[in-house]
Amino acid sequence: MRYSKLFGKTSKTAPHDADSTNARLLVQGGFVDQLMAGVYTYLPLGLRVFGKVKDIVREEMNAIGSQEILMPALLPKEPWEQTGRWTDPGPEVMFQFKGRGDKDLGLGWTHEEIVTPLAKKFIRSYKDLPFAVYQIQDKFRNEPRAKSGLLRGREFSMKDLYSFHKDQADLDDFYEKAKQAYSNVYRRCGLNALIVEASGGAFSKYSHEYQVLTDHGEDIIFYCGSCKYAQNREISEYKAGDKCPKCGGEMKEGKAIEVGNIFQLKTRFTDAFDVTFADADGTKKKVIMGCYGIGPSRVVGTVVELHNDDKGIIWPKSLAPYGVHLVMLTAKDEAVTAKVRETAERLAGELEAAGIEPLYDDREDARAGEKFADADLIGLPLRLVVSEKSLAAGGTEWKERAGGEPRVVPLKDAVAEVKKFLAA
RNA sequence: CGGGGCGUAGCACAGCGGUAGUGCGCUCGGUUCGGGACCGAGAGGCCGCAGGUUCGAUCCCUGUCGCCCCGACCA
Repeated sequence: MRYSKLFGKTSKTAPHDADSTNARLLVQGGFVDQLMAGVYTYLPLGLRVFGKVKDIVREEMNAIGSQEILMPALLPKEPWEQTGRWTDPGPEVMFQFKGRGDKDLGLGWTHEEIVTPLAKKFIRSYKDLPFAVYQIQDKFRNEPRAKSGLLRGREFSMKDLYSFHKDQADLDDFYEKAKQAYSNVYRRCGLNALIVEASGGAFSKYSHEYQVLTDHGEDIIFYCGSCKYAQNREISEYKAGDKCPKCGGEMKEGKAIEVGNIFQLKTRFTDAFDVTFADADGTKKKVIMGCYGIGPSRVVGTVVELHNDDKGIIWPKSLAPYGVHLVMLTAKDEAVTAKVRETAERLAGELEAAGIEPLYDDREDARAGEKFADADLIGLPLRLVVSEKSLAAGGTEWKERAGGEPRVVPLKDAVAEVKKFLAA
């Protein structure tokens, strides 16, 4: 991608109302644009990051045998009346309005009311179980207060997975698989997420949250410094300094961002919609359910919140919109500039041919400082500079965003080294 | 929904009861060319919106809308 053609621009000044780190850096770097409180447009750079998160989520969800579907966001009132949630929590959470013919409609803030009747249509016998379906879709919630950039929006992306089982043992089995898949997602996104025992809110007595420790978090958890056992303060019977009930280590208190939540719904919704199956002995039994959520948009915000410095974002390789930021620097002498330009273009082409599309800063009118500042702000893992200086030194200047001294890599080795670096 | 802050050029901000300015960005010309350069010439504003006070309001008053923060709430 040529930087000169990239839609969206970086800004030298932070937005005046940039409160949270993630909002400031994502807006300043040209990743997102704010439309209103808690609602953002993804620009090309941001959309690529968002896509990488969703790809990781898909891979892990598919790996545990769940299948992707896509339910509507525009929903009728009836199934919500059946569970009582049209009025409680009702409009407190759900955007509700009227369509033609005075029909009551709402925007989806969760999809149990849709997926459960859907599943019912296809469940006859125990042979149809278990199965799990998920979707990645925007959810709408009438938040009392949207805040912190991508961390709490009114429209936000959610991967919601629903599993259907014939008995508790089967649900428990899948629940453990999902738990592991979730840990994989966060690890791959560069987040160190703790599995935290939590209240299931409206759903069930116990559930697990995935929490990432950071001072910018809005949840408070107690966790063991050694074995990572953790509980949300809302339900915790411990306090800082107590002994860990699992390993005897010391419990600590910390702020954290919740990046996911899994819980067992059991028969709450299959009761409401009377979802049953014929078991092997011919008797009719109730289907039981589990429910698992990850917010890809919140993951993006959390990653930025954790991985940055005073110059900008530092993307993990797995999420960076491009792997390499290739910078071409013009020289005093136009003949030298021509050589630099030609070399940079060739390197860009070679990288692309090797399956590594670079973000190529081809601007002719920008000076070195400006290009470097933009590269730091955008935060790709690797910066390669082709300039009069680098050519004189025998190649391209290699500098990793995460740190370390710059070095010169011969042009003939560059592509192979980049490949190795990005795969590491 | 309670409390607080802020709405002036694309962005960040200053300003003032007499119809608006700075920096960055943008356009044109020239010089520069490895950490956001410099010179010159330009373009760009319903001073959030509505009402009120006043001879006159971007400025004062009231209301309203929007954004941000704290709280309440919350996947």
